[in-house]
Amino acid sequence: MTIITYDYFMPETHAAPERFPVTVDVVALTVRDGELNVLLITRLIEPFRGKLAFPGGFVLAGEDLLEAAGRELAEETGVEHLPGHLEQLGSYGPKGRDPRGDVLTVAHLLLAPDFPVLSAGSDAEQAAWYPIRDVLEGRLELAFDHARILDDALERAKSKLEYSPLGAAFCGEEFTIAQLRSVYEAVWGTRLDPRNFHRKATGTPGFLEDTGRMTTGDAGRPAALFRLAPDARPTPGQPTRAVLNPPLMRPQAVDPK
Amino acid sequence: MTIITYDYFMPETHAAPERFPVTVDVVALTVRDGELNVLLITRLIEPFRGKLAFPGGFVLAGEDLLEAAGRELAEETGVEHLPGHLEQLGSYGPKGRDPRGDVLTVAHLLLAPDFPVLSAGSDAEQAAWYPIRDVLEGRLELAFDHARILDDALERAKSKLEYSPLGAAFCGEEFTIAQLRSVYEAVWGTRLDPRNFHRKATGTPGFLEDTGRMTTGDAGRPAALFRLAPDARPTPGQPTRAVLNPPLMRPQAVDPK
DNA sequence: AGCTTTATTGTCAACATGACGATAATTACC
DNA sequence: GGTAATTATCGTCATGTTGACAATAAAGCT
Repeated sequence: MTIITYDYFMPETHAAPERFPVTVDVVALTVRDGELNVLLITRLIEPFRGKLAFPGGFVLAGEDLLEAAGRELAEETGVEHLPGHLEQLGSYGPKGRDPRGDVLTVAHLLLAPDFPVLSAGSDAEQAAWYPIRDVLEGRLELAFDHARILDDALERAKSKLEYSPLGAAFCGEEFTIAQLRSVYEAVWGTRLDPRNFHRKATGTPGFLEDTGRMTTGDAGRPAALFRLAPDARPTPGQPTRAVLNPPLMRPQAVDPK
Repeated sequence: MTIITYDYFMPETHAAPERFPVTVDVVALTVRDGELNVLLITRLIEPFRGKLAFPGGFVLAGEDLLEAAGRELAEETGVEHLPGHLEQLGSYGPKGRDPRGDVLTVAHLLLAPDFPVLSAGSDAEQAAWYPIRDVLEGRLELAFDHARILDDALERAKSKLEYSPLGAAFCGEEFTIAQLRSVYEAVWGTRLDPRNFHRKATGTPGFLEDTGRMTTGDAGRPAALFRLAPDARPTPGQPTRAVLNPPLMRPQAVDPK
């Protein structure tokens, strides 16, 4: 049996290595009025003209993936400094994603507090927030394989909330327990018991930090303002290590005997 | 303010989209003699000649990523049908990974039972299993950014065991609870209490299925043989949905009132 | 002042977990 | 062949966590 070994740039390789156009796409999620929303642009050109798509574009020479994703998002929203947490989601392709040819795309996930996107002129691809529900229930159609990527993004977001402190990435710097809870409710599509949620959120070591400040002006009793504890703060791009998980099967040390 | 929008293949874009060589790498993990091992090839050419690297190679035209990863792994190990579970890990680059130029690589993770790799002639890049410990403790050096990728792979593998039934991917079709436990111990680098592990593994609904068969010939009392329950079986390539997790904060429905 | 609203604390039963004792069913050894 | 060693499996118990829900606190509203 012959073993064929390919190697980067190896002259012996049968042909020059294939090169692919590489794009980054960003699935930006936020919670508005208790509903999960996603940032989409309206395509002005074919293919999928008039359909909605994630902000994104080509990776440029000398750029890394996360860098490119941040740049594209900033460009297409007109927002200079992105709030929230950006991380890589996964890569798709290159086969059969684009009618014009093979394109590899590296999808990213942004979990962010609600931020306003710039209203561009009518000749630009307008970015705007759309309720996820409208996409899932078929009232809005996405271009390319973006519906599938959105599914993966939602799955990722849901499990992030389960095992990491990243729910707080949807909130601003300071937030109340109720605001945090509404994030969980929106992402999971469930209602949570406010009392048990409060107990768990405040009772998890290394998760929240009381700022000492309170809300004022809202209806009802004022709420304490919290922020993420230093250890729980995400490093942008880094897969966040879960801080607060009672996992399935825990590394449970035992006397070596 | 001007908004610059890039678009795939858009003629108005400043220049033709950059194209990158795209490779797939496979971090193949297995457990041998209670120790976590990784499959590596010895590089025969520069750069990093003599250093160890993951099996991998270029994505070919018309191929999807997972497909390419499986093909490369099969070619470089001489193994026709790969056992275990293969999934995408993440993408790295393209900047500064290879002294010869920008290369994007999509790393994959294989969790597999121990399988023999083909011994090739001395002119081929020989694939072999190496104890992870030797890499982590610096006795073996990896090429490119593979040390960093290995770190990410280990992190992923560890959390897969916590939240998914994928520990069983390291075992064969049928296995004993003790074999499964030794997987957890090897990946996590801890000892687990056999009695509590047994209780948890057999007591988790939708995880294991008793085959009715037993081991024979080994020392000690014969053990019951289990296999993964149908629902827990991974779909290759798909991020496995956790079946057995007591998560941090669980979607806990509450009367809508 | 009293009602409404939201936040927060507390209680309790059911369940899960970690530590570890006891027993069962084999092979290994003399 | 009997006893020891080995491994698997079941059981117990104290402690911790969870889900359900009552009660209290502190604001705004009328």
